[in-house]
Amino acid sequence: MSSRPSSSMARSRATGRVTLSDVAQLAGVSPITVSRALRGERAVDPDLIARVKDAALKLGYVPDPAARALASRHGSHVAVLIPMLSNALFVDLLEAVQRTLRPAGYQTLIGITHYDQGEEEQLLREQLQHRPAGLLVTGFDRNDATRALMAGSGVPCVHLMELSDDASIYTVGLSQTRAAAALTQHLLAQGYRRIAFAAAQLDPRTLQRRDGWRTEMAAHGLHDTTLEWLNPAPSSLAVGGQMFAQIIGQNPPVDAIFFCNDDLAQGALLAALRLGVAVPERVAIAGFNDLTGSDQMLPPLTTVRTPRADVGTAAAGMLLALMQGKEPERTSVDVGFEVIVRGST
Amino acid sequence: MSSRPSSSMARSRATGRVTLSDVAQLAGVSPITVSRALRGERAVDPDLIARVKDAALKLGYVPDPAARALASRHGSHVAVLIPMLSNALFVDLLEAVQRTLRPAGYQTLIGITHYDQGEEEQLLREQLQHRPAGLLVTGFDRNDATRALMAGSGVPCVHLMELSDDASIYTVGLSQTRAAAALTQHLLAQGYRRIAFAAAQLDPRTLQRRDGWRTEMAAHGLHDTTLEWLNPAPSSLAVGGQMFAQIIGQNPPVDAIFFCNDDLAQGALLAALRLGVAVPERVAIAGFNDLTGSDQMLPPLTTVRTPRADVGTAAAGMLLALMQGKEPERTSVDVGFEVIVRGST
DNA sequence: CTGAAAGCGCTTACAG
DNA sequence: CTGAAAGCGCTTACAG
Repeated sequence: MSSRPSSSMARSRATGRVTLSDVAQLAGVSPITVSRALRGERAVDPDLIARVKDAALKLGYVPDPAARALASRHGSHVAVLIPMLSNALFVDLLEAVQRTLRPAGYQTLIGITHYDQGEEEQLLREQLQHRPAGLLVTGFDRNDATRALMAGSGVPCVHLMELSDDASIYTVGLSQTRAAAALTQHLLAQGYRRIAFAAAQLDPRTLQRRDGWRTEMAAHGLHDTTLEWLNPAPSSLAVGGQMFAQIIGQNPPVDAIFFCNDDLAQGALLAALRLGVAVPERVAIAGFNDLTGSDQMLPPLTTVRTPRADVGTAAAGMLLALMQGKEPERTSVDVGFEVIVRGST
Repeated sequence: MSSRPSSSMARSRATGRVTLSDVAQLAGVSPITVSRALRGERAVDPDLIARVKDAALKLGYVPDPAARALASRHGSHVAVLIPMLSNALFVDLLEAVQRTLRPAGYQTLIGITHYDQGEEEQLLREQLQHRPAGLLVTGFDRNDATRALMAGSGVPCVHLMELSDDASIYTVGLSQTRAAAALTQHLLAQGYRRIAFAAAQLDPRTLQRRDGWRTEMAAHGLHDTTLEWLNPAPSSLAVGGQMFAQIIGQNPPVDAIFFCNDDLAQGALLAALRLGVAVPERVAIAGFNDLTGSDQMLPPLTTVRTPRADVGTAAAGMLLALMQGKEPERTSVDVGFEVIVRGST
């Protein structure tokens, strides 16, 4: 199909692929000019660009990512480090990231850290060997080795899900603390006083939510350490159910429970049905993140909507700018949050 | 840190990276020998292998994937095409795949098709430009262009989730038809007679389940097209709730509903609570896949457990063999299934 | 069992 | 604004 006029016949290792030289020959220019014209680099005559693009189209030329990576010293992919795909939050985030990055010609390489700093370090080490063009990582909490790898690599990086005052760090997210405080305020405004905070996994963002709840409770003179329920197990419906059963037995009784994630709260709601505990009459229940199904529960779950798709889109956009050597307008983008009041409170 | 003794000083484009030549120099052999020793290729003196490995370790040598890809004409990554990450089934599958592939030195490139053949074709086209070492695709249902791309690429490929008699196709999965038939048999054995089948998304595997249900019902003279509820919308708790409300209003009444996926069944269970419909007394409900939360429902959901982690592990293992040029023992691996009887039937 | 040569298909740096 | 030369760091063929 594609005649390869430039290569000799002897000892051919040709792949049958249409190369830059083929395009150059057809367009009557040098390979470098083709390279520059196609990448839209400065300083190429408009007429030549047109001729080159025409030739490329005619031959069906597609650049070889491996050759490009070897010569330019970075690949055409972005490495993304997230804690867990079983948390639907990160699935939504990832979708948005890919939707922005793919049209721009970047592949996405996903690494799952399982909330483990050692695994994160190991994954980053592997990813960096592949010389990604950019990096997306979750939050700021990681070990020094990982931090050093990131800094030493020189790869542009945007952080996900949190906010930072440090202008040397690029990040897109929301204030987990303020969001939790807002939800707590809602509960207080409804008249609840003994509001428990129940969390699993205990990752940094979960603890930030705890802080938001705690500060708000303390401000009203209602904080009490026996209201704090911290379970290091991974978050799930089942764990939420177990925690609910424990908390509901407490004396003096709590009148509301703020779960750090919707899956826990959904499990609690189901446990309440099972145990015959009236929600919100006997105890109000609230969650966080507004995950799938929360609006379907009985009663529907009050929660905080965190716009993770916006996080993905904005972070990918910011990274795109950085990879092009541009400076983004702002280093820290706040996507906000929204308290969603439903029947469970 | 790493002195680069082999490179000249002028016009250096060196990356500071430790290269094959550095290792060769330290070990006192040629670069080719280092390459062969490290990859474990045939015909290298054991003493040399030891010396080379030693030198590589000392220098902290890591092969450059881009250079390797360019020279060998295929990358060190595997492309995986799955329909959707919001279906927890595929999250579990992916985890298992990565757990097998990563230790073997392969990165995983994920493409999400959204159950769309055009998107799948487009994704595969992009993936193939990156010359993956292997390919993992979901099921057999795709357009001719995609099929041609796969065949023409020469990239080893294993199919996921289904079974095939065609010995030229590698696949790991289970019989969706038999699994659905088994669940239907369970319902029949419990005395249910008007058993509805309710499905969303309507992807190939869903329709295979429909066929299994239909055949079983027909064999008992109980099939009736009014029992078939097919909704092309994406599967979700909310859609399950809607479908339940429709089906429960039907006359003559159905006494059981087999939902093609657990999320629909969970939504139905919640809707039943909301509407005050007794499960399983008024109507039994069953799902498929045994997803997270199904055991937490009220009542707990009867379903079919599909061992998707086994699918991921076995498929990745088979692909690993193929990528090494070996022929796997079997071309079609059946991981089986298990009917899980809980309170909802 | 080992190696010198060539080449994979691009881009960087230097000139003009 | 354009190009000839060199090189990115490996592996594939071909010899011995």
